[in-house]
Amino acid sequence: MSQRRPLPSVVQFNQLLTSVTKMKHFSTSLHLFNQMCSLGLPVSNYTMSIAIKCCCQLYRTKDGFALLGCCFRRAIAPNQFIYSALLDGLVLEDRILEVEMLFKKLIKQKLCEPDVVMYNTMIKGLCKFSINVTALALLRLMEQTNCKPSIVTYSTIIDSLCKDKMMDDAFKLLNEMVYDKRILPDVITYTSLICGLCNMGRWDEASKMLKEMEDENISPNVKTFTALVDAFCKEGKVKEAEAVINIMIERGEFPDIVTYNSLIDGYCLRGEMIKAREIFDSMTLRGLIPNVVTYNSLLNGYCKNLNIEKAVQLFHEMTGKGLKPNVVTYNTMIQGFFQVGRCVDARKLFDEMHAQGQIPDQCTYGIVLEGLCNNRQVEEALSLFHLMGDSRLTSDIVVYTILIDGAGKCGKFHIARNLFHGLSIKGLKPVVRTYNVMIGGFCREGLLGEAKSLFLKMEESGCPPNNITYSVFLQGCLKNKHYDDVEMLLQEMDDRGYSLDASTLSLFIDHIAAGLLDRSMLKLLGKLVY
DNA sequence: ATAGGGTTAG
Repeated sequence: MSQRRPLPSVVQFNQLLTSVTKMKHFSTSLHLFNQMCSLGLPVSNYTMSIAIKCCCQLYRTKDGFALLGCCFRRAIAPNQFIYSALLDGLVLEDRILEVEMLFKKLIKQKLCEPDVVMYNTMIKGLCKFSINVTALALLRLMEQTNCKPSIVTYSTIIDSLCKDKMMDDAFKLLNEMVYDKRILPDVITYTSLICGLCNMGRWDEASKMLKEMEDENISPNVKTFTALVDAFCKEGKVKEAEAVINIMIERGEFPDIVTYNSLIDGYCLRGEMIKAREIFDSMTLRGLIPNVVTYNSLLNGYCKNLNIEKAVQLFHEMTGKGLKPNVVTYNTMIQGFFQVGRCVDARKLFDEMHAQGQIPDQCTYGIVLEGLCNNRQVEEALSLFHLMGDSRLTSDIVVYTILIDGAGKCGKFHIARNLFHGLSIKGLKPVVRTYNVMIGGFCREGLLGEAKSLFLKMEESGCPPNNITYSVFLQGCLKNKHYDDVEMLLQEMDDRGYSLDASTLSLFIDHIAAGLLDRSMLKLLGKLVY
């Protein structure tokens, strides 16, 4: 094209870029764009928006902004297409603050009148961070302008509400969409709702939705079916999941890699590793190549079932096939090694992940710290924690809680205590698990008074005790023969609708059998066991 | 004549 004379029009070049981009060959498309620029071929705002989109989709939003600079130099006025692509890139990279800043700037400086797609992109970004309130506020803002919300706008927010288990709000918005705006739900809207209902175990309503959608002549697609498969698998109902897969095949929709990954995960969860491996092998026969998620599921299955040798073998199989382990892969394997006490191997893999350019995340550090503590290497854990310095990783309450727990369990309760008291200086608020760990620690040390005052503090700190808190505290009371509060605690549990776990119950039985507790306690205990 | 947005997985 570049050598033809006369030169093809800019439109024809754009058409080329469009088709390459639609095939998601973003880097090829960018390469072509760069050639066009260096050959001095014509470039329009269409060309620029495609090039910027490609940068952004490649997680190179920075380059996208550099191209925005090119627009100004070439006197190409950036429009909604260009700014939406940039906003989308920022969303993709989780740069939510910059998303909001750019959007506000566009409006304030009147650089670009937002259109429906730009609003939808903003709403998607907010929803990605569960900022549903602001997403809804943008929807209301749209209504006040002449930019009508579309099915995409509603579906994005409905999906987010479903993911956050706010089904009532999701249905409220659905009703508003249908009855006020006369927009009918499509397969995507239904899929989100069905997914939300399934994840909450509201199977009856989910199947009602499924029926309703069929009545409206909207056929469920692969994603709809996969949502069902996934929900069944997460509840361990693999037979039901397989039934769904059979139905979908009968209907001419074929399970994809995501569907199979869910099923494999389901079998792994049940510890049925042979079956999981069978599904894995059968995927290949169907022409589906297992990806890193597939391998991670199986690796997790082998590790959780303490078959580390199989996991190691599979890990090598995976790399041998040219698949690059990611952070989740390493996290899974490291945890697997720690669980069987192979700390040296865990450490080796932790170093290897750095070498392979996989940046450890909060999960990694949590796993490593927990692994070290559980293997009685609390000193190691502490020095690693200090080595981590002041980063996002050390300002994570989950990581802190693990370390507090580990220190306490390794007989370093004074350290646990110091860490706990240092939380507020770090600006961190304890979560229920943190309190549970500390109460457990106080009880272990025989400091029942302190355990009790912390227990009482939970409610006023806006962090009410859960059933685990009660179990931990009750076990502490029993083991320390501190019976004064026991009856009151059991009564409170009953009031809150909590139940007693097996180990706490058996401890009670022991104490009653030994004559340490009165048999009259049995009646109350009976109410707490289902 | 040409460009952008929403549903599923570890």
